[in-house]
Amino acid sequence: MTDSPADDGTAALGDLLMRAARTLRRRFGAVLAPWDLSPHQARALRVVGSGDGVRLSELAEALRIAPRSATEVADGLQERGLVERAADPTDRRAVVLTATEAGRQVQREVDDARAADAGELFGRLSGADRAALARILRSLTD
Amino acid sequence: MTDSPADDGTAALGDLLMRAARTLRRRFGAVLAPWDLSPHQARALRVVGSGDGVRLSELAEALRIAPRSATEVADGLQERGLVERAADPTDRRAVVLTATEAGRQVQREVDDARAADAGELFGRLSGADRAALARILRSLTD
DNA sequence: ACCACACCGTGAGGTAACCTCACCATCGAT
DNA sequence: ATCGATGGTGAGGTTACCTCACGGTGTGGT
Repeated sequence: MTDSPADDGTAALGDLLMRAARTLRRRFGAVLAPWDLSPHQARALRVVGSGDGVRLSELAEALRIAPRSATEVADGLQERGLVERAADPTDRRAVVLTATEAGRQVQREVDDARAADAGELFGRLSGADRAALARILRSLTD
Repeated sequence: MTDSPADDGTAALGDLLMRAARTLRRRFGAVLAPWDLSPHQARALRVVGSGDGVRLSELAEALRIAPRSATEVADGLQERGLVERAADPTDRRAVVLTATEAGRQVQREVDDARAADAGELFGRLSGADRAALARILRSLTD
């Protein structure tokens, strides 16, 4: 079992990390179901709600998708009345997105639900383990 | 910073975990590029290569996709000559997948490349941290 | 002042990876 | 022998991306 020169259990660590992330993603998706939002839409709403007056190109960059795709995400959010498009006063080419009151409300609710779910999932860890996990994960992504 | 009743850093932990998983997934995808395999195909090849004579329904379950979708994954692998379909001798309805010699070869190479990449990523952790990470992640997914 | 050029968002059209539904062959229990 | 359940797949749809092309707008060089 231990014949490869680099076999120190790191490959299994990758599997474990992926598995944990999948668990988290599935739970997050379930948490989002009552609002009929996709994870991506929730993330976009969060970006729009935190920054004030977010350009489509900025949204694309934050979501790591092509600018053209950001248009579609914005469309979906706008159809639900969660964000609004407005002309950028400083650049007539650009469009800025702002969260509507409903959008801010939904974002707050989703944030709370997500925090509650994360609390439930990570609550089974000891405080020391939570701290260790945070430190280790941070060092992995610099 | 600490105003919500459940604010023990668990929400941030979720973000960190997702972020680390995304890093890992991106690296994994890059590692797979030389073979022109999608992560899903690599996973399927692994399943077929480890078990011997894997039914499509078993593959679907292992990959957590619908049976119909397993057919397509198998098609892709078969087109590349990495797996073969054969009739199940014990059930004439069923089709079993077996890895070809080329498939086993590719699987070995991919496994090695992935292990090397995981070693590089997780190698920056101390042995104690690796052990702690493994233990904590395991306790998260039962 | 002009103009070439870069950049913004979006219409058009394409792709990959899923899905459900319907179908036929086969199995297993009655 | 029959009949409901199961295994794989054809047909067709959805979603979430992508690239390419285009019109409107800012900007730096001459």
